[in-house]
This record gives sequence, C-alpha cells and structure tokens, in this order.
Amino acid sequence: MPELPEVEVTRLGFALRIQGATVVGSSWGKPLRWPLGCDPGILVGRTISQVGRRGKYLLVYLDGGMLLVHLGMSGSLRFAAELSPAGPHDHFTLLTDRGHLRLHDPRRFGAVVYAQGPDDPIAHKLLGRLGVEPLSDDFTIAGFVAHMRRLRAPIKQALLAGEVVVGVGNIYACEALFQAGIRPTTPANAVGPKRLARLHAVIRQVLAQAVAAGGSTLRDFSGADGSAGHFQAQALVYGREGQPCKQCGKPVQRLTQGQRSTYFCSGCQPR
DNA sequence: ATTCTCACCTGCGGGC
DNA sequence: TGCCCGCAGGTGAGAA
Repeated sequence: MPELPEVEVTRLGFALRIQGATVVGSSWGKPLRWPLGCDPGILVGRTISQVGRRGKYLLVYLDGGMLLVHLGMSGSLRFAAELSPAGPHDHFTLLTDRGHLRLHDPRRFGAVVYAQGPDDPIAHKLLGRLGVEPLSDDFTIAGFVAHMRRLRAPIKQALLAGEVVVGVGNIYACEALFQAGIRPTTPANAVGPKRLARLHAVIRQVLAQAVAAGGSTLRDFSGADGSAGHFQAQALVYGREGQPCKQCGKPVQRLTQGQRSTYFCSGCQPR
C-alpha cells in the first residue's frame, strides 16, 4: 500500500507524540512477514527517542535498539491514547505510557523487526541496498543520471527497485514518468540526460505534493491519527485506464511490467 | 551480475 | 444473489 508519502505522513502523525514514551508491553496477532527477531519482553522499559524513516521503513528508535516497521501493501499504523480491543487484522500493538501504536495489516506483508542498531545484520539486510532519499540533498541530478545510465532495465522498474532512489512505488512511478514525458518501458540507459533531469525534478515534486496531500487513500490507508489522504484525486494516469488523459485527451493505457500495472499516455509519453 | 518469476495473504469489485 | 477471477500501494528469495 504505502509508498514514501504514505509512510512519511504516518511518521509525521505520531513521531512527536510518541517521543519520550516508555514501552510497557506489546501484543501480537497473526505472524507478519518476518518475526520480530527478539523476545518482545526486552522492549519493556525502554524509551522511544525518535521516529525516523528510511525509504518505506519507519525506524522507531528505542534506547539501545530500533524497530524497523514496514507497512507492506495493506498496512497502516495508528497511535492512540486509549486502548481499544484489537481487531482481526491488528497484528502488532506497542503499548506505551502515552498510548498504543498499532499496526493494522490485512494482508500481512508488513513487518516489525528489532535491530540493535544500523550495523545489526538484519538492519543491514533490509536497509543496506537502499538508494538515495529522494527528498534529501543527496538526491542529485548528476548522481541520478550516472546511475540510470548503467541500467538496461525499463525505467519504471529501475525506479521501483529502489536501488537508485527509494520510496517511489507503483503510483508515484507512474505519475512521475507521465509528468516527465517518459514511456515507462524505455530502458533506463536510453533515456536522455535532459529527460532524466526532468524526471529527477518531478519525482521530488510529486512526492512532496503527495505528502502535503496526506498521501493517497486507495482502499483504506489512513495516517497515524486515522485521517485519509487525498492525493489520489490528483493522479493524472494511475488507475485511469481508458479515461481521457488530462493533458491531451487520449485514453490512458495500462500494461503489465513485472506483474505490476503501469499506466501511461501514449500521446504524452512517446517512445 | 543482472533480470525474471514466484511467493507471501486477504479483501473487494466486476462479470457471468 | 452467489461464485470465480483478477486485481491491489511491496519486496526478498531463488531460478535462469
């Protein structure tokens, strides 16, 4: 479900409220994608210092360790003062003296994993190959162009792989490629530097715009306070197969790349 | 090394 | 109304 904007909106929704809270316990439902990797009891008594993000992972820093939280395809996190009974899809609840942080995830592709720190092997395995943060100063045109020049894969799949730049998932990849006027099937190394520079700018713009809009709520995504996002209303191609392109009027087309739907406009994104 | 395919799991909407 | 199929915001593992 969530791409960078949804994860960031989630983070912004509870980071400050949970900061300084002390863990008093945890409860678990069905198994998630990976096991926690430690005895849940060792979390008790620790204080949450801050909540960060790396790509689509939320990093909940506890003294002496961290929780890596991934929302998978259908996950959402909620932080609330009052403890309500866990529903059938609530698979993890972190109880603190300031409220509880709960992961709701019907498909259970999400995960909550404990790491002792950034050098813990599990952290390294999950975060080690991630590319640059798109909203940071490390995301430069020169670096982006140099990296893409080496890849033969279709540009859309190069974006989704997350090894060049993180956080761009299916929705925002489609939207960014549309706005940059690049056909998603074009090999990355066949996209000219001018178009790549445009793509670089548009990725930042689309992601920032989506964060500002509270993310996209397609089915049931909501931020940590339960509010829905509304970026999806601004989507120019994603989910609009057969509908007229908002720019040129030609019907938006859909194709499959790596078992994911790609939406594009043949008029605005020429070969 | 890179690239492709599968797998994980549940729910929902469309077509018959 | 009810069933079956395809589809859904991600990504690691294993095969080719």
